[in-house]
Amino acid sequence: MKKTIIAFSLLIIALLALFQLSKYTIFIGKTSVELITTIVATVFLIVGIYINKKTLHKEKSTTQKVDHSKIEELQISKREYEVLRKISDGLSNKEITEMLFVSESTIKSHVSSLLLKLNAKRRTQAVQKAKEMHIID
Amino acid sequence: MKKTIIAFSLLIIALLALFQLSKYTIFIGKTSVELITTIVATVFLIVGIYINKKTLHKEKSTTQKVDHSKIEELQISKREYEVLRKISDGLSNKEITEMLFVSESTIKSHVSSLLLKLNAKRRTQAVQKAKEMHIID
DNA sequence: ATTCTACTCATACTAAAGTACGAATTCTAT
DNA sequence: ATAGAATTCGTACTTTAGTATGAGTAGAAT
Repeated sequence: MKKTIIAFSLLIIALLALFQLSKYTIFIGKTSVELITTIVATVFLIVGIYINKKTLHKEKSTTQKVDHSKIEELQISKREYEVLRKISDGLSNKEITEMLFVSESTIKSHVSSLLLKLNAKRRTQAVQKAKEMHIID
Repeated sequence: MKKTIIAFSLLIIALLALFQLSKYTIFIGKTSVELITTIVATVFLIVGIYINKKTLHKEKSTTQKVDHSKIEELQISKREYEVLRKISDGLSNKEITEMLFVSESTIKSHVSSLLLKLNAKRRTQAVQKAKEMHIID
């Protein structure tokens, strides 16, 4: 919001500056009008691109972040969350076992409680729901 | 790609048109220079915003849009792709069965060939890889 | 016409995933 | 210190998932 205001302010200043410039150069020669037009065009083209880039970038970043409050709300523990992320990476229980140095029954416990907390029937559904809730990306 | 070329072409045409306009109005009066500058500025500002919106939307959407060429490259058929999307929604084979009105063995066939084509060991990994390749969103 | 591909289905099997107990240990906060 | 939550593990069991193999059918392409 603030940046767009600054951008527009700079825009108005640039406009006024160009008016002054055009008034000055008009006495020198008629050919310089083309030059002014080119400058004005390129400057405002760049300004236009800049404004749009700033505003769109904000939208982009907010839609990808993890919602930590939702994780707390569902009472998903640290370990469970680790497991959830591994599942989302497409790993099997055995593979997760090797990465977290615990037995398979432990992973199964975590998975089962995750399915309960996420209200899912399968690990694939758990991943889908977790992504929908922005718990994982 | 095509749209940006068209946009730049229109931009050049607009530039030339404004040059002609400036040459004509210069004989009428000196005050019209300000008007021309304003027109040029606003037009190119809008053009700048437009170009950026299109290019950014493409970046944004390419990260979300499906890469059909990749699907062809991997030789994933229509039916297989349907199954892949259902898997990504977290559905079980039985649930997919009910949605596509085929037997479970058919779904299993599709899943198996999908795992081969996506070089995955599990359905969860297939989903992860498919998302990475932008085959699904 | 027939070759090729996609889609379909079945059976039998192995492997993974998930459930349902119960229980020990560690960590944390009061 | 101790209650409570988190983490860990085990066993026995049921349910899905996935593999292997073979085969029938319909549609598109040559």
